[in-house]
Amino acid sequence: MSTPRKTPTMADVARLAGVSPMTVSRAFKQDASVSEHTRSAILEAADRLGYVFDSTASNLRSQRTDFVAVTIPSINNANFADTVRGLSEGLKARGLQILLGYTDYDINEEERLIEQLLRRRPEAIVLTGGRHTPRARRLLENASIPVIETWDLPETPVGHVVGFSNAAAVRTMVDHFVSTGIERIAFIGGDADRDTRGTDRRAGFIAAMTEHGLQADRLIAAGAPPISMREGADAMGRLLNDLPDTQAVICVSDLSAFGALTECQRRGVDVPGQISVAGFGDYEIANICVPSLTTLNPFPREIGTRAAKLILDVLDGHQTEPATIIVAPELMRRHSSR
Amino acid sequence: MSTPRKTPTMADVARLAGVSPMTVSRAFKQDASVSEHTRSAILEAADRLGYVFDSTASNLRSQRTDFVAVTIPSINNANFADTVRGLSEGLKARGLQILLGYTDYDINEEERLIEQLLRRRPEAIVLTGGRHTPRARRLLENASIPVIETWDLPETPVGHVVGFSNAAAVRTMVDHFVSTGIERIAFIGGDADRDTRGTDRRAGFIAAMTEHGLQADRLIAAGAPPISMREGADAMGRLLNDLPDTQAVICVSDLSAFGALTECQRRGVDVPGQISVAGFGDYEIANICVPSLTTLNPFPREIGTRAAKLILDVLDGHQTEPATIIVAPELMRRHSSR
DNA sequence: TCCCTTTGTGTTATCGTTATCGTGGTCCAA
DNA sequence: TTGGACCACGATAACGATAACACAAAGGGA
Repeated sequence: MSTPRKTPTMADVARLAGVSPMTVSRAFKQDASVSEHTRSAILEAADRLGYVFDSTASNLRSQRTDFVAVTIPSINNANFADTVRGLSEGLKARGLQILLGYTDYDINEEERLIEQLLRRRPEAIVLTGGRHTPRARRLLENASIPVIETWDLPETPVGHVVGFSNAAAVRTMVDHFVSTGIERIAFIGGDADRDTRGTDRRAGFIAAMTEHGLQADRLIAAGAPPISMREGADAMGRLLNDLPDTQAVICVSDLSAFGALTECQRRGVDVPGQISVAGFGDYEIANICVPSLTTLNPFPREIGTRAAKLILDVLDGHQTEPATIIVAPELMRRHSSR
Repeated sequence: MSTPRKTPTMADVARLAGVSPMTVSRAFKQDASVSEHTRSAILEAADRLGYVFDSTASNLRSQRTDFVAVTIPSINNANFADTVRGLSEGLKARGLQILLGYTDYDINEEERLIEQLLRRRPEAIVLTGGRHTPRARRLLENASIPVIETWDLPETPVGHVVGFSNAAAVRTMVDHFVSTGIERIAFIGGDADRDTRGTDRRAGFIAAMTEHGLQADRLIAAGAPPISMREGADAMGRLLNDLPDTQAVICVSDLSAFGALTECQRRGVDVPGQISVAGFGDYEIANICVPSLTTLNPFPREIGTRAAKLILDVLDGHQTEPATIIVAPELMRRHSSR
C-alpha cells in the first residue's frame, strides 16, 4: 500500500534518537563508550524503525570485513563439514564469520571461486587442497592476507599449511595389510586428474606397494571424483570378476568402501573372510555398518581448530613466518579387515 | 622486504591505462560500451598491477550485491546440499551468487544468522523451514526482499513457499504400511522442539495412526536432532527390547533408518521378515544398503530449481503475489519393507 | 586548588566504486 | 546539408558507515 520505503540508515536512527550518526555507530559496537541511557534510546529507535545495520558501508569505510573465506570441495561431505565446524568455532570468539564456497573438486572452479571470494576482501582465506591453477596461485600471493592450505601437504605452499600427506596416509594402510601377510592389494579410486587428494592417495598406494616389492597393478578407476557409494559398488563388482584372488582393497573414501562392502554382501562374498576392505575418512558409517570399516581418521575437526588458531595468531602478529602444521591420520582397525 | 603495499584500486588501473576510473569500471562489466582497444589495455593494466575488483565498494554504490542468502540446517546433509545445488545452478545464469549459512537445526541460531545475512543486503533470502522466532519473522518482513521458505508448508508463510507438508509425507508412509496389513508401527525421531521438520513428521505420524484407529504410542526419542546413525541404532535396540511385537518402524531420516537396520543385523533380526524399516530423504545410502531402504524422496534438487526460478520471476516483476509451490515427496518402495 | 586523565559525544572527511549527466565525434537518412 | 541517433568516454557526486580528531564535562590525585 505504501511506496516501498527506503531502508532506514543510521542517520534516520540518529535523528529519532536525538544523537549524531557517529553515536549510533558506536552504540552498535559492543565495546564503545556510549552511556547506557543513550545506548538504550538508540537501540529502541533502531528497533522502531526496523533498522538493519548495513555492513557493505561499514566494510568499505573501515576496510575490514571480519570474515574468513573458506573453500571446500563439496558442501555434502562430513569430513569437510567437520573442518568448517572447527574453523567456525575457533573464529567465533574473535567475531570472525565464515564465507563458504565450494569448488566441486575442480581446480578451475576453485580459481573462479577464489577470485569471487577475494573481491569481497576477506581477512584470511582457507583452502582445501594444495594444488591450484597458476592464476589462482598468483591471486592468492597478491592478496596480502593469510592463506592456509589444508587437507594436504604441498611441496611449495602458498602460505601456511594445516594438513597431512595423503600419499603417506595410504602408505600406512598398505603397511598395515602387508604386516598381516596380505600381498594382493587393490585400490579403488576416481579417475585421475581431478580430485587432487584422491590422485595423491592413489600415488601413495603405488609407491608403497612398489617399496614392498609388490605389484601395484590392481587399480580400479570408478568414475569422476568424488566417487559415490554406487560407483564403489560397481568397481568392487569389476574387481571380483576380473581379479578374484585379490585379498584386500583400499578405497579412496569410506563412502566408496561402503558401496564395495554392499556389493560383497549382494554376492555373498565374506568380508573380511574372503577379502578385506578399507576406506578413508572415518565417517560415521564406517563405525556403524556391518561389518564396521577399517579406515583412516584424518581428524577433520582438529584441522579446522588448528587452522583457526593459526589465523588468529597471524592476524595478531604472533606468527609471522609461514607455518606447516601436520595432523597425521590414524589407522582405525575394524571388522572389515583381519 | 617492501612495505605491505596498498591494494591497487581502479584509479591506479586508470592511471596506468591512461583512461578515467569510470572507463575502467565499465570495462569490468560485460555489457558496457567500451571499445575493444581500450578494454584490452585496461585489462592488461589491471593484470600487471594485480588489481582485484573491490565488491564492497561496488555493492555500496550500486546498492546491489548480486547474491542470494540461503540458510540450511547443516552443511553436511545430502538433501540440503542438493537443494543448494539446484538453487545455485538456477541463479548462476543471472549472475547471482549464493551466500550460505547454517543454523544447526536451531531457530535461535537461525535468528542470529538471518540478521547477519540481512546486514549484507542480499537480493533475496531462502530459508529451510517455515518456523522462526518472532524477531526473525519481523526482520524478514521488514527486509523488503523476496523471502522463500522451503522444505515445509507453513500455515502463515512470511512470503513465498517451495516445499511440502512433512506431516502429510509421513502420513503417506503410514498409509502404505497400513495398506499392507501392518498395524503395530513405531516412529523413531529426535527429541521434540528443536528440528521443526522432525517434529512435524512425528505429529504427522501420530495423526495418521489415530485416523486409522491405531495406537500411536510407539514413539522412540533418540536424542537431539539431527539424530545420527548411531542414535538410530540405539533407538532400534530399545524398540526391539521393549516392544518386540512391533511390525514396522518409520525413522525420521534415512540416516537413522540405516542405523536401525544395522542394529537388526547385529541382533540377527530379519528385515523385512520380522520388522519393516522405512526412512526419509532417499539419500544414496537408502538405495545401496542391503536390504535397500523404503523411503520418501522429497526431490531436494527440484526444490532448489523451483525456488531459483521463483526468485528470478519475483526480481523481474513477473511474480508479484506470494506463491506457494508444492513439491510432493514420493514413496520409494524397496527391500526393507514388504 | 590545579592539572591531568577519563568519559561521552560531535564534526569532518573519507573508503572505492558507479549512477547520472554531459560532451565531442561519427554516421546516415531525409 | 542538416538534424538526430548513437558511440566512447569523462566529470561529479554520491552510497552509508566510521577513522581521526576535537572538545566539554566529570572525576581524581597531588
